[in-house]
Amino acid sequence: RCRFVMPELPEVETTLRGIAPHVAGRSIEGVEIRESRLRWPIPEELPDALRGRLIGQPWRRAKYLLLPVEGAGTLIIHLGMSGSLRIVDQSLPPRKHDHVDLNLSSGKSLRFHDPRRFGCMLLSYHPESHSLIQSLGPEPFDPMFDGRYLRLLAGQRKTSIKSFVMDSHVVVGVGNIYASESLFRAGISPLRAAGRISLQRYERLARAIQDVLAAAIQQGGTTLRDFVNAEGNPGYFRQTLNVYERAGEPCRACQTPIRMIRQAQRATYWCPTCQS
DNA sequence: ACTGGCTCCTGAGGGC
DNA sequence: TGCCCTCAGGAGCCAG
Repeated sequence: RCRFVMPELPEVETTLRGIAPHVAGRSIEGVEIRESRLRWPIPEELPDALRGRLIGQPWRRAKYLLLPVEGAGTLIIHLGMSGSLRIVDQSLPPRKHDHVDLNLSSGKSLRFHDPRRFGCMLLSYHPESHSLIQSLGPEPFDPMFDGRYLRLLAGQRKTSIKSFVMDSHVVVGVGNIYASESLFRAGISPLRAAGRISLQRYERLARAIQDVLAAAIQQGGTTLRDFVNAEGNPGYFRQTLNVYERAGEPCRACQTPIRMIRQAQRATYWCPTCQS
């Protein structure tokens, strides 16, 4: 039942590492926009603004990819839920849903592909204070992200812990897959109210989030070569998942059938024995 | 200050 | 085989 490569944080990080050496220090010779209707329209002035400019070192904030372009600000790219970026030869004909090409001085193109068009491509001179970026919570690997931070922020909130950790104002980069996986690893029921979880359990959860994401990033990292070279294969290697999309299958720890519930219109998978 | 619900979009999958 | 219907999902946004 494999649909798209859903770009969670590890996929975005893998994308960043994959494209960085191909774009940093190159200049943009031209921009081809075949479809500008993304989540927000691609600014019409984007091609003129970028043409002939040098790309700096790309970076990432949450699931946003940020490409500094000398003298033109920073390109803010989000992959939505079906987006991908590839380095391709400029002669490679675009496929359906290949919406944008940044043609590079190397003869390659940075090609943006996004069937669902939930992604975006915007330009900002001050990306850190852009409305999409400035109110984001800490990165999961930021030293300030720990159990005490989560406990403090949770206060008396009644929202479920699943929704809480997926809230990008709380912590960024915990998407649907890794929310379920982290809660399983921490032994916490996804139904529990965020305000009714102990500091000790939050410490477990913070570590679980970091461990799960780090493992996934590491696995993505092992396929970087595939990522760059493959034809349409973004090199997604999902780590061994304990609960996600395993409804009805036995828990790897206790054999209890994994359950699927819906929380805030999103599927949650969990083990009712291991998680409470 | 919170919280839940809506929205964008396409392709997959099921029913017939 | 083909058509129609339903549904998932990231995350910003808004109403209550």
